[in-house]
Amino acid sequence: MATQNTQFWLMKSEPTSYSIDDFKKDKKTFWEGVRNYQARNFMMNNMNIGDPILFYHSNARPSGVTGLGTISKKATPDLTAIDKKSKYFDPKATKKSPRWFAVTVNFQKKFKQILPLEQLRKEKSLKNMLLLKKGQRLSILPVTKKEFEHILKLATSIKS
DNA sequence: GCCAACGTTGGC
DNA sequence: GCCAACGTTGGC
Repeated sequence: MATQNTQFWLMKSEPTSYSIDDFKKDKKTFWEGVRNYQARNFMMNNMNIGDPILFYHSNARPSGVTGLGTISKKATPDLTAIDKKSKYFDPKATKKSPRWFAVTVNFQKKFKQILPLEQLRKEKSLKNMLLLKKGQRLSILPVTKKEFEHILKLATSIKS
């Protein structure tokens, strides 16, 4: 995946484990628990402070974009990987070689209404969006500036 | 709950 | 390094 200049992102979270309301309440969150190398590499190598993110609810009713955040801290070791009591424990991770890393994300905004996946699929200008690609399961995805701006426009045009 | 589409693991 | 088996993701 070409990621050289990517500056916009979409980050998925299942609302039953961490929702936009949790995010709003916490004001910022350490994006722990990612156990996929592609997603980890985005966080380690490509995410920079200030990058905007779309907060996305997956496995939800409905699934969709629910708000915005920004990267506030570059990736640091995800210590849940070496915590035996954590559900994210990974026996192959060690203190010296933590294996998993995560960024910190600041809360910015909760949309008045979720922007459902179904609506995103209807948008012609989003038809190439990675999120909408068949079989795409990555929990962290780069988003183009155009896609990001289009989604913002859709979200703000929803009447409350 | 189903299941397609992935990613990871481990035997060889 | 191959690849079958298994586990996970995530929409529906």
